[in-house]
Amino acid sequence: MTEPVAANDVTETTQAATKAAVFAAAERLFALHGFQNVSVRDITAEAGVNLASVNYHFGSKDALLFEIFKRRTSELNRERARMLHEANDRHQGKPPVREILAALFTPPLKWASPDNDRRISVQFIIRSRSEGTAEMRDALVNDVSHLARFADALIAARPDLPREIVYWRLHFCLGMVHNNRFAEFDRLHVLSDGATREGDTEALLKRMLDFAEAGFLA
Amino acid sequence: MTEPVAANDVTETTQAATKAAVFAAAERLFALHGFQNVSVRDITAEAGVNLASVNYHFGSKDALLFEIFKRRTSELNRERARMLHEANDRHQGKPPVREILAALFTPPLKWASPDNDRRISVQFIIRSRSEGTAEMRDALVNDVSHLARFADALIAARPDLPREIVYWRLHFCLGMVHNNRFAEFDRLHVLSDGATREGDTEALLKRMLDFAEAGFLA
DNA sequence: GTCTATAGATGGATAGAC
DNA sequence: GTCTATCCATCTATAGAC
Repeated sequence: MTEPVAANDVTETTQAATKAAVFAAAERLFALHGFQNVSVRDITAEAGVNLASVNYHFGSKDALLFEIFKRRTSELNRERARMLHEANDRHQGKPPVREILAALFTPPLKWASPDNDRRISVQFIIRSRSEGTAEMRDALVNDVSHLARFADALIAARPDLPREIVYWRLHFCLGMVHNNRFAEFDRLHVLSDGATREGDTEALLKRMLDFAEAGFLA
Repeated sequence: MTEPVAANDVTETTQAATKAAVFAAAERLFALHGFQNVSVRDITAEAGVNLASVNYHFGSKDALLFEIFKRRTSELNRERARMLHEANDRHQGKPPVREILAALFTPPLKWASPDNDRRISVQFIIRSRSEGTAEMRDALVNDVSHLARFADALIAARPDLPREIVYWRLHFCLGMVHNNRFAEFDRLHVLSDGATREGDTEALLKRMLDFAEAGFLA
């Protein structure tokens, strides 16, 4: 507060840059190698900053993990909600199943494109479902408000189906999305002897929608 | 070899019991808390055996992990192969899609029933897909022979579809199975406000088959 | 074979100098 | 604020007594 403005700006910029470098390095290493397999030393080495930076800027390793988790999931939820909202606008508040599912599938698929710099964020989010801390698991299990909007839209699109059937099918669709991990793509590539190419995001989205839409209309 | 037979029997029985206790405790703790979150100390304490037992009977913590992984995946693959074989017999070597998928879904679902003592094994297997060691991941990615039989059967059942479409749809079905984790069931339970009950294995199997069969016939 | 004691390595976190 | 040095907890693995 007593420092000159210019000095403050420089300091804050340096701070922000260090914090951002730690954030990016941690997300990348966590996504690639798993939460427990990455140490604070690995992160600070990758980021080219001091060992104490993690504790200074984030408080602890777990707090850093949770901050990445919060930011990425909230960005993903916001983009999905935006697409659902647009689908609502296009169809007088009652979009068909395929457009609801497109709002669910498209954001993580676009992010996971080989040329997208959010590719690593998707892997981080997927990994957090199985390897997250108790705090993260609690947030995942209990914060379902964004999913509730999708469930409500699907129920409105298929009022003839019992509600619990719709919930189960939404669960199946989420399973399709969560299975899009590097290792699973690799396995599919081996199994199909190279016939499946993960890189074509548009084609994969269409295939997922064809499959899930048909499953919903059963 | 120089010991009396009776003494040998007793020794071997004790040994086998200790080894089995370690195996069971490790599988249970790994499945519930994750591989990296369980120490050798946790395992031996849970099993009520000595700390050195893990290294004596299995060589190392990772070797123990891999032995559990090998046994459970091979048991699962065998049961799936048996069901696929029976479906082949019932349909002159060309079973319909639904029966192929039933052979894929039924074993893990039956195991995961609340009253089945293999319930924990399914969670272990699912967890090994994301948290496994490099050795386990390598085995998962490269050992696809059992899956190839399912892929071939599906291709034969839908010769009109391009092969890569069938591979992708098989990938989607596997995603449905791998999403059957405790935390995901809990989340679905919260989302549906109690309308979904995980316990009814037969009903869940039917729901999965309805969804996936429709997706395959799209 | 079983068990105790401990080696040897690594991790998260922090005090204190600058 | 940054960085070094270090504390202290925890882990796997093993040597050696019994």
